[in-house]
Amino acid sequence: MHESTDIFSAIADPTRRSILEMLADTDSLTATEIYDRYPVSPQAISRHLKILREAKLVMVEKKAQQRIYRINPSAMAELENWSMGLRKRWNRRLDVLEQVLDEEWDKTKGNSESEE
Amino acid sequence: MHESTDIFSAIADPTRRSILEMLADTDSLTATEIYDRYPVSPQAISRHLKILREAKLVMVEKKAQQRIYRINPSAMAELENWSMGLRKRWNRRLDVLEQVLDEEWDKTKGNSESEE
DNA sequence: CGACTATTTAACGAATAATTTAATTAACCG
DNA sequence: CGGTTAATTAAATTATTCGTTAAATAGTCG
Repeated sequence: MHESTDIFSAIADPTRRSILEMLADTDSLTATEIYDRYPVSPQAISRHLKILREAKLVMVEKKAQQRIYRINPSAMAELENWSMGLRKRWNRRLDVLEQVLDEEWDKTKGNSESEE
Repeated sequence: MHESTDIFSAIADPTRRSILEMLADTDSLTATEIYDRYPVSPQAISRHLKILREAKLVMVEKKAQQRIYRINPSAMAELENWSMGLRKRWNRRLDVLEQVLDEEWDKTKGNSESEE
């Protein structure tokens, strides 16, 4: 049973974010091409790639001994939705507040048609 | 000198995300109101709140001994922008690729006006 | 097959993060 | 002031994460 890392923990690490940014600008990269761009050991990067894979933030294609990595834009969208969702809920909340204030205003005018 | 936690590490923790979600639906909450909703000690939550504060994800207002917490929607936008930016770069990359293919197509037709 | 290439997994130490209990700060109220 | 309430910081502990070196897997090529 493969343990899946959540998307939020995955992007918490700056190296992993950097890999994602790199992949956003490059069609695809093999593991070694990624290794070469970082001062840490290939093994360390391999672990980062595993975490990104588990979070579905990247996808892999096998080609001979090589692993070709590609970003997964739909997973990026998921992250975007979380933050957007919070903002929207916050805004809706403000709308509701506004409505309540409007209703209060109506009541002071003796014009109360509002239902529970 | 106050150390500032980055937004990505801040939202990596599920308890902190939960607090943010709570605050997105509620105008504001005092520290104790937040404490009461979690099984961990108030001190643990207090530390989480500190991290959210440092990441500017929440804002605090003092009222007597109480600290009133509110979400900061503009900080949420920052996160949104990061993921959106990556998606856009990925899409732009696809556009560029398309353009290159178009140019190649032109060349095969002997119509090469493109500069390096 | 045996050597080589690409990449991952394993084992382990060091650094960092989360949680707990204890102590501290700060504002209120009689 | 002295006691109480609200919240934070400090110290200690445990858990998790990150990086390293060493070993393993898997595919290629002569």
